[in-house]
Amino acid sequence: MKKKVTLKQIAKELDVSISTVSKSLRNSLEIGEETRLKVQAFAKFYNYKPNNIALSLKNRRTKTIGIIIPEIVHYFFSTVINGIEQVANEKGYSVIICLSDDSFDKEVMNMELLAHGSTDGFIMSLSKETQFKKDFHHITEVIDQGMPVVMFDRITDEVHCDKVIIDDKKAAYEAVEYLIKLGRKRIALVTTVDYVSVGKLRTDGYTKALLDNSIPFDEQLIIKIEDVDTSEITIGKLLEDKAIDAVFAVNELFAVTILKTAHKIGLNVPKDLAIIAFTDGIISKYSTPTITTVSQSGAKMGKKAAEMLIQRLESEEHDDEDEIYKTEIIETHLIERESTD
Amino acid sequence: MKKKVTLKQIAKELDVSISTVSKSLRNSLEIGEETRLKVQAFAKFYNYKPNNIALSLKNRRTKTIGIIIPEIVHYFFSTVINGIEQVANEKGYSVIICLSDDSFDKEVMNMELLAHGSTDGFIMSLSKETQFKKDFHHITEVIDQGMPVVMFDRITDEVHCDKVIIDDKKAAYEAVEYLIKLGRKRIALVTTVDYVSVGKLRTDGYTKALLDNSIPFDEQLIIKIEDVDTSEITIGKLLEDKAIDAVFAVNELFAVTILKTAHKIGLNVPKDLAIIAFTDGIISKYSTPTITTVSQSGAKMGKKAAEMLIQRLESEEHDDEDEIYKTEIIETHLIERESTD
DNA sequence: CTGAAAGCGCTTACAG
DNA sequence: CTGAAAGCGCTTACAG
Repeated sequence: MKKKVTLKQIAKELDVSISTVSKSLRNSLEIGEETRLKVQAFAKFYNYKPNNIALSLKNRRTKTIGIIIPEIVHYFFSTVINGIEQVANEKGYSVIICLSDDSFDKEVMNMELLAHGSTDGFIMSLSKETQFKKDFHHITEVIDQGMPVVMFDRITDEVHCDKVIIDDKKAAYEAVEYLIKLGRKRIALVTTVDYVSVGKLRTDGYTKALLDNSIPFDEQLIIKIEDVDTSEITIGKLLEDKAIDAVFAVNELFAVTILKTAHKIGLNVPKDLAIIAFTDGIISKYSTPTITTVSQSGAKMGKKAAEMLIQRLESEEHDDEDEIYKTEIIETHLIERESTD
Repeated sequence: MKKKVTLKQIAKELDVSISTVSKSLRNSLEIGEETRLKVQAFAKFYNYKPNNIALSLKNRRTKTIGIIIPEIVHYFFSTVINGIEQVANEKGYSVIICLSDDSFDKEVMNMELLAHGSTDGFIMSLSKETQFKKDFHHITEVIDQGMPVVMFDRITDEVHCDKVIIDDKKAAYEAVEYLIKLGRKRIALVTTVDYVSVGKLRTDGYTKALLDNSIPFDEQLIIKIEDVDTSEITIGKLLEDKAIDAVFAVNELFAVTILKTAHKIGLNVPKDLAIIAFTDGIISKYSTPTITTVSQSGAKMGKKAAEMLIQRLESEEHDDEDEIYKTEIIETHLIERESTD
């Protein structure tokens, strides 16, 4: 077991001072060429690499980004992480990931843990419980301490920081309008509980699309699902009793559940029932029939969020305190597949 | 902007020494009760939390686990991370995640980056390229330096460390035997290129099951896929020309592609063609028909790996140098769904 | 051209 | 009961 070598050891071995070693390795011209090369050769031989922790302490920056998301086993969030990781890596940052499991307490705990030295800033998407409680003290606190935060997807207006979202309302509007253009009249909405910010916005888009096209709005056609696994009955009732000819589902898990239920009942998709899902994921692409979706590029959101965060991180160095926060809107578009004709 | 408060500041404010503050906060009995309570109250008021980085440097342990995996947008790997994160959290560890993108160079770079102070140990699954090159110097180096490594799923015999796997050969054997019991005679295998360790083992299991049941082995029934997206033609040929009645696919993406191709050709699944996939993921559960799979619990693997790593981390503290590495085998079982009758 | 000193934020063995 | 000192591994302004 050969432990990692430190500056101190090199200095001792070569009988020079630690400062000299440090400077030589940083190629300082202060140091004579002979010494410099000698030190560099030695360091290379022993595969010296500076200790990140020591550097972090010294520089007061860790070059790591904290990511706090509700779930990782979720295609959308994985792609976001992918996007973040990609630009972070390019710019020499690492990412440290914490999951809130949609729990407020876990979100707070994780945030506090990371805020104390572990990361330079945060990229996060709010947990359901946080959105429900509307308690954001942990986030404002971190911002107050001078750490930048970028929120994406599940955000709140109550915190001032950079944000990356899609235009949920508009995207939902377009999806529903697309169904209307196909001649569908009785369009149901299958969505989440209301306090999830994006759920709310998508509902607004749905409603507006109906109104603008003078399709009667029927509250009974909106169903809110708390847990997919127990939703089959509710969905079954919707399909059987309400004589609907299209569904707009707020995520693809809902959509595929509707698809399978329709199948059982004997409805043909898309003939009897057209389906559009929000969030283009792996399920929609591989289900039978494949499902038309609103693409919501997680990778793009992640990249954008990382860029915004790093930009703020690096500009802060110049003590550039502009408190003008931006909200970036990522374009969505419809991916037409077999579940609509 | 109120910066985080440090021991030094508290000391100054309260006109005591830094040592006294530190000891008070750690509830040392060395310090008089009055001082102790005063310091604690003050610290609480200013929401003092020790700086993780400083602690890491001092203690020479970071309490974080480095995870290096090929891909995050992959149900199996997400569930593994979930499992790791869960036990890590319980035991007070954070996780820092790096993706290799199945590239050798990225794997090496990430490992070196993290090895220099950022983590106490690693949990990893090898990139394809690493398995192909059989170059593991970056891993042995880290181990030589005294950092424990736990490998899972895509492992190698050439590195001595703790490992968590499933019995790929046995699981494949059982899956194929299940098909045979159903009366299937011409069973194809759709697998990955050979250097992926698990692919090789699953092929072995497939072959053995055939032999043991005196089913003629036909090399033409094995196809190796490099890239799913361009595999439809190869799969189409297999289905049309080879008169097969069952397929064992080495992952669910292959399986669902087969399923869709069969559909197009007009084959009924499971009547004309039975399908079993390795790795139980979200696609198998939601496809139509649903796909029978070999469960390979990523969550369990992750949990186990984290337990093993942390156990080694904590026992090292007692300088307990037992070089007896273990390989844990996680049980698999068949989840019967609609793609087999 | 080289090195001693201070400092990042903490802990702890040792004096007093 | 309290504090000065050393040290974790580094960098850098300052002496010489």
